[in-house]
Amino acid sequence: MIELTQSLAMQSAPLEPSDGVGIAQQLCQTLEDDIVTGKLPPGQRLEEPLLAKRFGVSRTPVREALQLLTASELAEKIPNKGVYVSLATPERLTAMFESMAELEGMCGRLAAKRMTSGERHNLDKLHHELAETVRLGDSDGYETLNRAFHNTLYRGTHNDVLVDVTLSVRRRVAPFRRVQFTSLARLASSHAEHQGIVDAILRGDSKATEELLYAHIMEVHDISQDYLVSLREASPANDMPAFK
Amino acid sequence: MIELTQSLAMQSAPLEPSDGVGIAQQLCQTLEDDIVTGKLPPGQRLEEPLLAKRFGVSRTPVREALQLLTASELAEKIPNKGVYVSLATPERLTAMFESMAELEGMCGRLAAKRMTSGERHNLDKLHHELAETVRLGDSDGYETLNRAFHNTLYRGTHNDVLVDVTLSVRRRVAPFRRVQFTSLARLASSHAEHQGIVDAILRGDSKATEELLYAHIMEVHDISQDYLVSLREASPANDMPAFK
DNA sequence: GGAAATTATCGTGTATACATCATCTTCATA
DNA sequence: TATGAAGATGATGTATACACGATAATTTCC
Repeated sequence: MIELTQSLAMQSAPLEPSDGVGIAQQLCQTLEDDIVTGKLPPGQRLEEPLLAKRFGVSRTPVREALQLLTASELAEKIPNKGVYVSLATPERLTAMFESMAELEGMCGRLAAKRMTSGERHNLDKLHHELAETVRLGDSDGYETLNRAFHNTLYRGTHNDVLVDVTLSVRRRVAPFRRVQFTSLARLASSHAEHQGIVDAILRGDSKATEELLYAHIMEVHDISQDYLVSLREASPANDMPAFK
Repeated sequence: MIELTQSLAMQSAPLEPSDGVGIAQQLCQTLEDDIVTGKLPPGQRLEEPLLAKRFGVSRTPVREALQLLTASELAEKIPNKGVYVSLATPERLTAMFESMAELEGMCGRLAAKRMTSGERHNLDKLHHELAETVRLGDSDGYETLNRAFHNTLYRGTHNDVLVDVTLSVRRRVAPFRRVQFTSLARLASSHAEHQGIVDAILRGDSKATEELLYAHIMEVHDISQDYLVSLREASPANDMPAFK
């Protein structure tokens, strides 16, 4: 609880609008990272004055950043009550995972048909690099490469809208999905599942790719569900009035 | 061009924050309606001072509304250059329709398995009400009921996240999809396609439902593509600097 | 007369000030 | 002591003011 308050109140490096992008976008990115990595846990309240002071800016860009977070469903806004990091119900988490599995399967099916030989080679290369992180037990490295692996799959559909939609759902589940990478055993089994997926794509088997990807996502459902329950038991949200 | 300028500059009924919802949300809803109905055509610039004056509010809620529109991809923001109603490229429109078809098919497949008998009955009832609007040539009524028809399908998945995702894509294609309803012949053929879909759902045939819905959406692709081309030929966007 | 540069104008990005609403504290009363 | 109402406190919602950047018009120079 203490470090949470600090993570909100602590002064950070002052953001400058001198970059090619506005302050709000930088703020949004920072907050999103903090949410995904768990520094800002689900249920955490995000107060404008605190954030403004922390980043040394006015409330205006802070409000804009919070609205961006709310639009991507990473945060939830309650009128006249403030913004909170989204805390899913178990039912909603299940719905998110099913959606994610369906979308990944869909992307895989299309990608298996449409990827260029260069793209397929790239995917295979990432798969081998992932093997190395598993051998080293480098969960951070695995997470990064795993994201690249799946992104390559999405882009293999050659459909930007589908990529956008899939990524938007992926971002929403990210805070709960992330815990799987803390288990080295899960890293290994995840990579084993990737093997089948890569094989299916390389031989252009769209049906197998779809089914394997669906199962691959659903594998993570149970472990994330447990994590969510533990989160909800001891969460700032418990002190909240009428927060879901 | 004149009426476009008017639609932006004309004074409207002053919005009040007295409602249960904020001004920004009302503004966003109004602008969204104007975009979907074509009053604000793709490519149209949305200037904050003009909108603020038109609705008798300050720039703050206007900015918030524009950001909401941007988040739902109905508008596009170019830093230091303003916000414009989204004008898709033909390639992007194709991508949107493929995504929409995939999502509708997915929803239909799940709904065919999961809908309660009450929900199935509701869908059938809407289908019969749609028949009446076709008989009367009531394209506005058809559009309204058609939306309800598809919404019922989405909700039949019993997955709120999937419903959200599908609706978000649906909103994005709405401005281009709408033209089909101006043709009475299309109304009739659309309704005929619905017949097959309803039949498939009533007998719980998930595979047939998926395929029919995919085809149902793709039917509209060509006619919307033509509309988009005509839009891009004579559009305010042509006067724009570096607008896609 | 045409092209480049300078200035003028206007919109966006940010900051600050004011209004409104929710919550917590406090004190009076049953 | 418990309860409830009134005030205090602080956050959100909105409006206004200023700074920066982009575009357009005008002027100046070739």
